[in-house]
Amino acid sequence: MEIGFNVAEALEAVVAEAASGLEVFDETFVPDLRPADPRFGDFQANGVLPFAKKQGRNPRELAGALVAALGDAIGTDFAVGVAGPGFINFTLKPAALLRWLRIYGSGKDLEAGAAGLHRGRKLVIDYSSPNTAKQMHVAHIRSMVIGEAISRLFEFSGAAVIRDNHIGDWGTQYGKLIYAYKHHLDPEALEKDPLEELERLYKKGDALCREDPEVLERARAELVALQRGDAENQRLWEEINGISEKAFEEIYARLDIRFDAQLGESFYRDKVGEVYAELVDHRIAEESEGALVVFHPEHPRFKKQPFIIRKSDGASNYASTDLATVLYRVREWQAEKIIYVTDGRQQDHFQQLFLTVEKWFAAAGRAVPELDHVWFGTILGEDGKAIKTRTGNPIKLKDLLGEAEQRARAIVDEKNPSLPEEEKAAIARAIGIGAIRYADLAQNRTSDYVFSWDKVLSLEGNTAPYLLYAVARIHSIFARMGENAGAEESAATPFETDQEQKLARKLLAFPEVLKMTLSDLRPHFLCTYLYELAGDFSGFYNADKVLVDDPGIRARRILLCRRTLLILEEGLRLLGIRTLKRM
RNA sequence: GCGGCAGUAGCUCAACCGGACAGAGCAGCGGUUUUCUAAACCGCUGGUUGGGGGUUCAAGUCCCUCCUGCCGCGCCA
Repeated sequence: MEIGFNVAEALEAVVAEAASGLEVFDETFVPDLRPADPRFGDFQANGVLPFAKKQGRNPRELAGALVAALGDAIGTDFAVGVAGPGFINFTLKPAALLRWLRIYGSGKDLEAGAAGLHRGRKLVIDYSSPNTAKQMHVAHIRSMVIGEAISRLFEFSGAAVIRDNHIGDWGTQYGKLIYAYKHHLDPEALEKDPLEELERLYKKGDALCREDPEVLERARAELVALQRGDAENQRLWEEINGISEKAFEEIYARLDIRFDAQLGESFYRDKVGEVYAELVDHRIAEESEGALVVFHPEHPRFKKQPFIIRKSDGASNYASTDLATVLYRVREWQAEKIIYVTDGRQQDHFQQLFLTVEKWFAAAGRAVPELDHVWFGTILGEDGKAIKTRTGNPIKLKDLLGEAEQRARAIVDEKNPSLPEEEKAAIARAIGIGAIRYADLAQNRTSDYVFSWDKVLSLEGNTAPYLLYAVARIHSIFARMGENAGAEESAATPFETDQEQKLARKLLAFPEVLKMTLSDLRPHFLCTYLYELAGDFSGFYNADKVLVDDPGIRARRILLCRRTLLILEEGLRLLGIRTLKRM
C-alpha cells in the first residue's frame, strides 16, 4: 500500500477494502482507525468490536479473519496483530517510518498533504469584532486568538479564507457618547490618551442617563440626529471611530492579526430594509408588540422566545445587521461557510440567527451557507466571578500584554544576560505574547477560563516558553553544525533507541491531529500534541547526543531534529505564535 | 420555570463524538551537567472521575435522578 500523508486514513481504506472481500463483513462496517497508545503500536482499528457485537459474533475471530485478509494489500511496512477483545494494532516498521519522514520534509510538503481537507472552500471567519469607544480588555483576547488560529488552520488546509472584523460601530451607545462628548469633554485628556477619554465619556453619559430622564431624552435625540445624517454628529461619529480603530490596530499589530475586511455594523445600516421586506414577504417574520420578530414554531424554546430583528421604535439591532451581513457575505463573497468566534453567552442569538437564515435563504431560493458558531467560555477571576482588577475595573489588554513582556524580559536578563539588547527585547516580546496566546489556546475553548497571572505567565509545563525552548535548542544544534548541514539526510539509518522511535512516531501523528483540530475547531488538540512532541524531543535530546561521529546515527538524528523543528515551527505558526532561534 | 456549559489527584487542566491498567503540569520528595542551551531530563508519592441508579463484552464519556457553580431567556452586543 501507499502510506501517504495521513497514515491512519490510508490504513482505513486498506482495512475497509479487505473487509469488503469477506462474507462476514458488510457495508456497515467502519474500521475506525486512530492513533494508538504507544504500548500497542502506531495505529489501532477498533471498528471490529461494535460490528461483531451487532452481528452477534466473536470479535476476536472477526479481527483475525480481517488481519488474514489484509494479505498483500497492506504490504510489508507494518507489523499487524490482534489484541485484547478484538483490537487490531498496526506498527510501522522503522525503515518505513524513516521513509515517511524523508518524504514530508518541508512546510510545503505538509501543506500539500493538509490541503485535501478543505481544498478550494470559500469561507468567512468573523472574529475580534470589538465595539468602538471601548478599550479592549482581557475578555476580548479569546476571540482574537482563537479566531486567528482557526483562520490559519483553514488556510493551511486549502481553504480561501476571508477574515472579517465586524466592528460594533453603530448603535444606541452613540447617543450617550455624543451627548457626553458635547458637554463633558476634557480636551487635554483626549489629546493624551484618546481612547481612555472616550471610555470615560461613555461611562459618564451612561451614568447621567440613568440618573436623569432628561439627559436620557437628549441622548436619544443625539442618536436620532446621527441616524438622520446630522453633519456635526456624523463628524463626531467618524472621529470616535477613527480613535477606536487606531487603538485596535496597535493591539492587532502586537498580536500579528490582520483582517481582509473590516465591515462594521454601520456598513449594513442601509441594507437592513431589504432583509425586513424579504422576511415579511416570506412570512418568516411577524409584528409583535410593535417589534418585528421571528419565532420558530418547531423549536421547543424559540417558539416562545422571539428573535427581534427590528425594535418597536423602528431601529435596527444586531440581529438586523447580522442577517444583512450573512446576505452580503454570500452575495458579494460567495461564502460557502461562515464561522463566528464569540463567547458562549451568545449561543441563543446565533442559533436563532442560523435558523432564520436557513428558512429565509431556502424560501428565497438561495444556496444556504454552512453556519458555525465557534464559542468559548467566559474569563473568570480567581474568585470564579467575572474578571476584574482589584479596584473593580476590567484588566486592559494593552496592560496585560505589557506586563507579560516585562516579566519575560526579567527572565531573559537572568538566563541569558550576554545577548544583545535588541535581541533580548525581541525574545521578551515573543515569549510574553506567545505565553498569553498559548495559555488561551491550550485550554478547551468551551471551558470557562480562570485567569491568573501565574498561570498565563508560567514558563513551565504546557506553555509557550517550553515549546519555544525546544525550538531554540534545535536551532542551536544547527548553528553548531555550520552551513553544510544539509547533505546528511540520505545517510540516515533506521531508528534504534527508544527515544528516537518515540519521537519519530510522534511526528507521524501530526496529520491526524491536524485533521482532528480542524474538524472540532479546538486548537487545544494541536497544543497538546505540540507539547507532547516537544516533550519527546527533550527526552531524546537528553538521552541521545545528535552530533556523534557515526555518520548513519548522526544523519538520522539530524533528520529527527529537522522534522521536529519543522512541525513545531509550523504548528506554532498555525497557532499564531512566533518562534525564536535563541532564547 | 425552560435551556446551555461545567464538576476528574492538594491546585490548574487532558482524555481523539463507548475502547486496553484515567494522563500531564504545578506543588512535595529523591536523582542527573568534563557532552549539542539545566527555561531541561529521569524516578517516586498522589484518583470511589460531585452522589445514586441503569444500558454494555467495555462508561469520565450514553440514559434517568439528585446536588453544586457559572451563564442565557422581548426590544444591549
